[in-house]
Amino acid sequence: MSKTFYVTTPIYYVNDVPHIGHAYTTLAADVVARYKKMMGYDVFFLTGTDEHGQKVEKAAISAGETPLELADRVMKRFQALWDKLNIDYTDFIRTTQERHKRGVSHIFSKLMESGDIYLGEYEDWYCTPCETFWTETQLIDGNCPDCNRPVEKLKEESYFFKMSAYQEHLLSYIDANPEFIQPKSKRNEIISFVKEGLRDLSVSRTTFSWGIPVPGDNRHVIYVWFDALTNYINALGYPDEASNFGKYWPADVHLIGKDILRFHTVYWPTFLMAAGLPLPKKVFAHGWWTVEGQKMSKSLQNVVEPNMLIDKYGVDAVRYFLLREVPFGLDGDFSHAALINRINSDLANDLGNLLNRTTSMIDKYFKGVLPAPEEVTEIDAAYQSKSKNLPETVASYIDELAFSKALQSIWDVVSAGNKYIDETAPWALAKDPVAKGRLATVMYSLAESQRIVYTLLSPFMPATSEKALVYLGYDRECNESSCAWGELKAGTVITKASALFPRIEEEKE
RNA sequence: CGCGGGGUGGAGCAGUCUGGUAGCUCGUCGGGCUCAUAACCCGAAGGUCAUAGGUUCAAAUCCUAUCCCCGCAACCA
Repeated sequence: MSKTFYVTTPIYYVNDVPHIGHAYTTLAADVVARYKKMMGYDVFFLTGTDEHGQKVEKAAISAGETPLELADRVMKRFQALWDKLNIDYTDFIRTTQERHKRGVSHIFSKLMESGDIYLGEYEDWYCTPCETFWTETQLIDGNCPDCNRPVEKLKEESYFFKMSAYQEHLLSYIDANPEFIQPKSKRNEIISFVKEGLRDLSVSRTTFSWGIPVPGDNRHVIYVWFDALTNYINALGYPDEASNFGKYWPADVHLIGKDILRFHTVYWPTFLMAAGLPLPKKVFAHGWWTVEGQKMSKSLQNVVEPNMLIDKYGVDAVRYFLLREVPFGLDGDFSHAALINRINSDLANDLGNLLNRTTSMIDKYFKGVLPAPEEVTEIDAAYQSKSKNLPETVASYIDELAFSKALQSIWDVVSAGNKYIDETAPWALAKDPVAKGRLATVMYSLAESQRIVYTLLSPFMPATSEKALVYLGYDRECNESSCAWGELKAGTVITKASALFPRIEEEKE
């Protein structure tokens, strides 16, 4: 009966250790999930790991362990990072779990029965030393792009998915649902890609064995993307309609990196169409992070390790930075200087300092007890109405997944608070006994505005918000109604805040 | 002629779809204030909006050409 919301991250490949890119997607999902929860939705937030495939198999062999041992080890690193990043996921799926394998086999069999998956063969260039197939376009001067040795044409038996049959259907779906692929530029990219023509997709492999076997044909394992993508329904209990699958599917949004857009907006929807299942409502592809202006890569050894960042700067500063610095959907650059700058100017100077000024004045002028507001002048009303309008603004930006704009709009109110203090000059009011009522109105407005600010900020910076709300005497769980003006009652005990975000002094280069 | 994104004051970006005083953040400089984490508030300087043409009363915004940077090009998060 209650409104549901289903948000996912990709399942991360265990061949790679967690880096800032993984953290980014997961964080975005966490913020949406927390926000929707606060607004009364029944939220299901899924993340997990992709554990099959040739790369994992190879990496395990060279590390002298089984693929599952490797997966167990790396999977724990992801989970540990999510704990540290304060990620509040509902479920964590691993593609090696029974519930997942059961779902994959089921949908694969179903498509075999309907004729959407058939046995065929394809021809490609094979590099024997590397044991890898390459397409014509991948070859460099006709040689293997990895080892530069000659390749030979080889035929391989494979199961194919009739993706070509769903081309028009997919196009009309994209056309009828402008919100389906976001951001818009990516939508256009996919449309032109699909219009160029979809080929049938090879959905099985025989060159390695670490995967889910094709039902009834153990020589083949199911292609990793067919395997991986279905995690989104398997985690809910597919094919059982009475499970969470019936309750939460279709997903409200799949959050992904732009690199895997095609898998999520072409392959996945056509698989679902073939299976007769509804398509996800939205797929949002965010951009890439460069690091200090350079592409992040293992060979450059500049991969940003999120654990280190959190240790150094604090979890909420990192959460804030990632979502504030770059519009979601565009590429951005990570640098320590930019992060320190955000911490100092936005978090310390603007946000934290405002709380400090406010609580310290209430402490000094009203002995730490929040006074009741009296007559509201024009200047108070202007400040109050900015605060009152904020929840609606933030709501619409979060619906668009425009995190940086949501944060900006919150900061508009923070800045208005700092300006409000300057304009009302409470220190002058405090010297005049007649102005006591005026001072009360100002103090109340400041405290209440910030209570709303921290409420709306809580999905972004849960720990900081909680701390700030305790200082403001609002030690309660936030929900939709806590966004309303006037929730903070006169007589509430306000505690003088200590610095939420100490300034970071510029390290010399 | 492979596809896409981008080139806007010192730095990073918005604005371009739906032409009409070029905006934001940071930095710099000057002033104000003292409640506060030397933080806050106000003001100023600084831009031929990559280049060259064109359409228009009017172009960062539309059209054409050129230059430069960055991704992707099917099984790779």
